[in-house]
Amino acid sequence: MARNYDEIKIIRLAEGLIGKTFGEINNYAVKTDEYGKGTFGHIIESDAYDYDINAISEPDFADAGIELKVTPYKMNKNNTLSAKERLVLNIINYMTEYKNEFYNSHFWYKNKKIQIIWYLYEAGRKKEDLTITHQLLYSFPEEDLKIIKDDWETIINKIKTGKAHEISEADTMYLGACTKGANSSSVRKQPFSEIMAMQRAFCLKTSYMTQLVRKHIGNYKDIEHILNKNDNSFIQFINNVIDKYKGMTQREFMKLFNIETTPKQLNKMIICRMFGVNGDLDKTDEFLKANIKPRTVRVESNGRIKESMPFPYFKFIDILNETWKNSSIRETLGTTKYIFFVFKKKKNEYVFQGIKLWNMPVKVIESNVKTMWEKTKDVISSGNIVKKINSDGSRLTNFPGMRENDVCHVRPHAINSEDTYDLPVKDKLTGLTKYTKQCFWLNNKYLEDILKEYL
DNA sequence: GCATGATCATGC
DNA sequence: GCATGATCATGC
Repeated sequence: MARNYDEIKIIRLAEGLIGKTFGEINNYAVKTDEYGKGTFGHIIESDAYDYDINAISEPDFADAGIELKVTPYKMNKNNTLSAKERLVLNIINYMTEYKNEFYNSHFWYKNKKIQIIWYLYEAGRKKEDLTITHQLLYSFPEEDLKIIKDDWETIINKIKTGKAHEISEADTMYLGACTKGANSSSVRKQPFSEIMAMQRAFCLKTSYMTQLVRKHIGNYKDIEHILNKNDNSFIQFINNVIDKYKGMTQREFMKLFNIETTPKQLNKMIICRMFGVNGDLDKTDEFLKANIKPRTVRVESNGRIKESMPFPYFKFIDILNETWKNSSIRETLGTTKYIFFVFKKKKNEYVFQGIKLWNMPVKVIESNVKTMWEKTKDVISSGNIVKKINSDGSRLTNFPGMRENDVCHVRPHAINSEDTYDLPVKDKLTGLTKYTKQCFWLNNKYLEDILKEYL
């Protein structure tokens, strides 16, 4: 570990790295193929700061109480910036961390101040040619720290209730618990259950890091905030808003919020107004950082939810290029929290009932979702898309349907049937080389199961 | 009534 | 023009 570094010296060194490539920083002749995960950090640690690579549990600069992190960001096609990855922090010691309070936790000891060094990731470029562009000595803003503290407690509670093996990164808002280890056999003991749990580390979610990148590096537009300084917790804030509006009908909302039209997404407009947001609720600072997706759900008067719910759609080619482990749907469901706003029909009017914060349990992702994804990949790669052409011209496909999976299925999601993506393998029955855009859907029955207290 | 195909509407 | 949330339409 590095001694004799004070804050000023650390920042000076960090500033000195800006504009340099990893190749330039590295004094040793490290060959490209030796660059692996974590290697960038190691090069910075060992060369720029001249100290030994360590996996010791003190902060990297123990005297100054500063942890060093090297992390990539990327430019998107639409010219916005995003973090390329979550920022992985210390490994969670299930056997000891639960004994602590937040402010004497190992997490806080190690990460209360982080010297972040950002480099621009560019696909296809040699790793030693990637350039460091920005640095920031980061301490958590007070309003974020409240949420991070809640997140830490959520994770600790799972350990205390013997559920360390059920932790998901989507359980929490900003501070996540991501898997860490070579593979799924990297497991550890937990104190209140015999079941071995996946090794996990605290992390700042990709969504949180993306907002930090946008604020610090660029493209930051004024983003709306919903929390006030005196709000104590995210959940409490949301619950206060919900309590205020529970039981109101659509008509009452329209009057209250001066909504004059009744568009398809009326309920969505209503929930944005509830939070006093002009734009979209999911584009607010807090929702973006926590990767929370608001969704409205209509429950019919008979207690049924008629409609299934779409996820972002996929490109056929992308699915073929993925493995399950690095698939976009696994990543999305593993990191996204949903907040369902339930409207139930009573006497011909939809009445706001309340919300449910939800994320998909890891077990379900690794069973039902995996099965669906595998079948989808199989259908695409074999070119067996169309099963039958109906008399009205519509086409029945072999994509996994609702009948065969209790959780999710694949269905069209497009402007119309002419709205297509390229097929990597042409369809055997029709010879088509492109097909109507499809996406993954949550079954309406599964939604009913999630929201059963509202039916 | 359900499963599946198809489409609408908005915002960036 | 496209991504995305939301909903409609219809045949069995």
